[in-house]
Amino acid sequence: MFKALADPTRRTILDELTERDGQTLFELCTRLLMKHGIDSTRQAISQHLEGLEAAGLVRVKREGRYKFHYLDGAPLKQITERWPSRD
Amino acid sequence: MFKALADPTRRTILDELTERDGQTLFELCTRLLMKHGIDSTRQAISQHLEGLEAAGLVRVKREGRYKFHYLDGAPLKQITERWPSRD
DNA sequence: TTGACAGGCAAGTAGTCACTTGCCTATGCT
DNA sequence: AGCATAGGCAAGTGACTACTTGCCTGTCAA
Repeated sequence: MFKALADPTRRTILDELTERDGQTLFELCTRLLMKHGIDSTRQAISQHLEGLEAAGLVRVKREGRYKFHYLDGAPLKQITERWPSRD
Repeated sequence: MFKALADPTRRTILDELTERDGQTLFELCTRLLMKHGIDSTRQAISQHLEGLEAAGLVRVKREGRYKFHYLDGAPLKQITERWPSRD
């Protein structure tokens, strides 16, 4: 999961899903290009989504020929739990 | 900072500093070897500490020929703030 | 059924990263 | 002064990773 967060493009994908959950691959591609200037191939984004899915940060729902991607921020909690700030 | 968290050794260093704050380089080296079986060179650990320091996760205090390393978990908070879980 | 659309598989490549090796600086003890 | 200790600098290497290219599969509408 930490490796998944290491890449700026993947973090931007999470940002996009935060703003608009349940996007498809093509939808993400166009929005990443339009709003964030990320000019990557569809396969690149697809591979990033695979990584995010493997990290448990993105959940997927198939419907016909569409595949919707949903953000799951739950795994992020273990970060602040692992290294609690002594205030 | 996310890249700093991507490496298992660096995360273990943070664990070590969580358990015992203010360790020196050599102290960290021996404890990483003893308790976690991390058999890396001093330079490797030193470079990891540089990365953690650059990420703002570790603060440093020099005293004579010793250099003490302190954990700073504050930057971690922006993670859960950036992608809040909609419960 | 044919073509357009959404997505997947797999190999190759360039760049990055972790780690080592070798040498150097600085502080403290005797 | 002399030596051991604590740490730093820098170049080289092997592995990993992000990205591309090319082709293939599955779904829906006309």
